[in-house]
Amino acid sequence: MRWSELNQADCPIARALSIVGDRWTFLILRDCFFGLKRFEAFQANLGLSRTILRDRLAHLVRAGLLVQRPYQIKPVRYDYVLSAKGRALNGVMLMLGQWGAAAVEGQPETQVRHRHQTCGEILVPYVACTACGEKVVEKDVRAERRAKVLT
Amino acid sequence: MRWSELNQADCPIARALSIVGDRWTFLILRDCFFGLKRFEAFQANLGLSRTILRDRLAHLVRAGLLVQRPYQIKPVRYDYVLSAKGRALNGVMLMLGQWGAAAVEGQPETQVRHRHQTCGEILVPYVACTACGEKVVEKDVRAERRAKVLT
DNA sequence: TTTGTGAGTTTAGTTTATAAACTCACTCAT
DNA sequence: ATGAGTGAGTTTATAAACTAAACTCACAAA
Repeated sequence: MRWSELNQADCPIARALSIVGDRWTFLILRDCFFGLKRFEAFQANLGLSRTILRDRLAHLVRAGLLVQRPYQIKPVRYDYVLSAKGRALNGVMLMLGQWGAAAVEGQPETQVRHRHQTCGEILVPYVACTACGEKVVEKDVRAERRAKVLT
Repeated sequence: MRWSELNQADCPIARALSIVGDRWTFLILRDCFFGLKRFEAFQANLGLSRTILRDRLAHLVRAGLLVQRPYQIKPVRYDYVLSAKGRALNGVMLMLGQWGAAAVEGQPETQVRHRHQTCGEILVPYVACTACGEKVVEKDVRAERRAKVLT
């Protein structure tokens, strides 16, 4: 499995990673959720090389997660904002943050929290099942391959 | 921000990515959730170089997401199984798969599904708020930095 | 004795990422 | 209109990461 073929995988996780699975893309998207829009802002905040930032932004635009919007003409300057497809990653972000706060040991506590506006509380996210509404725990999940099921 | 400093970030997402944010680690973990345990199995399934696989497995063991268990002696051979910390990534996996199935266009449909054993239905996962139990949508989430709130 | 298994290592070569300086097309203050 | 500033993007030399393929080591089984 080469990285260039990963988008053809029949596993949805592999597909997702073909877009957001490299070292910087997810952090760029996090910054987008945080409200950053401009090249210089990403570069200053993340400290990645400009070359890579340029590549990753172009990639995210091609993949349809970010949209370029001109905020000035002469010269044309674009900012990068999340599309609906990009915003759909919100759940992944929340769960990843939830996990990350707990998973890294030997460091001071993290300082970023999320507040759920509808109830006013600090957001502690969990994954639930659309069909039954129950909290999903790992032991209750079984992966299935369609082909096997249909044969 | 260097990758080596990312685990010190005060953002929980950055912390998470310091462990699972590179090109292969997440795919290795996906295979673990799928039930793979052995070096050769990962290598055959993912097709990554053995050198990198070795590095990533060692990294995951050091980070406490995988546990090495000897499955034979003479010579000692280990398999790699998810720890509680590793299994805690299940929610991220599910949400990422959910997103990935929809996000990549121009390819045949993905063939991997998850079934929720407790209700028997195909699992369509969503993120909910522990405090109010409601489904969380992006516009209702606000990031906060603790320092700012406390000042 | 030979063949096989399985995790891991080595090596040489390719690909990808980095840092820092530079370009280009402007704006704005003097 | 001159000179400093802004902001996205490019170039280039260098460094780090990754790959493929062959090899090692310790055994088991035929």
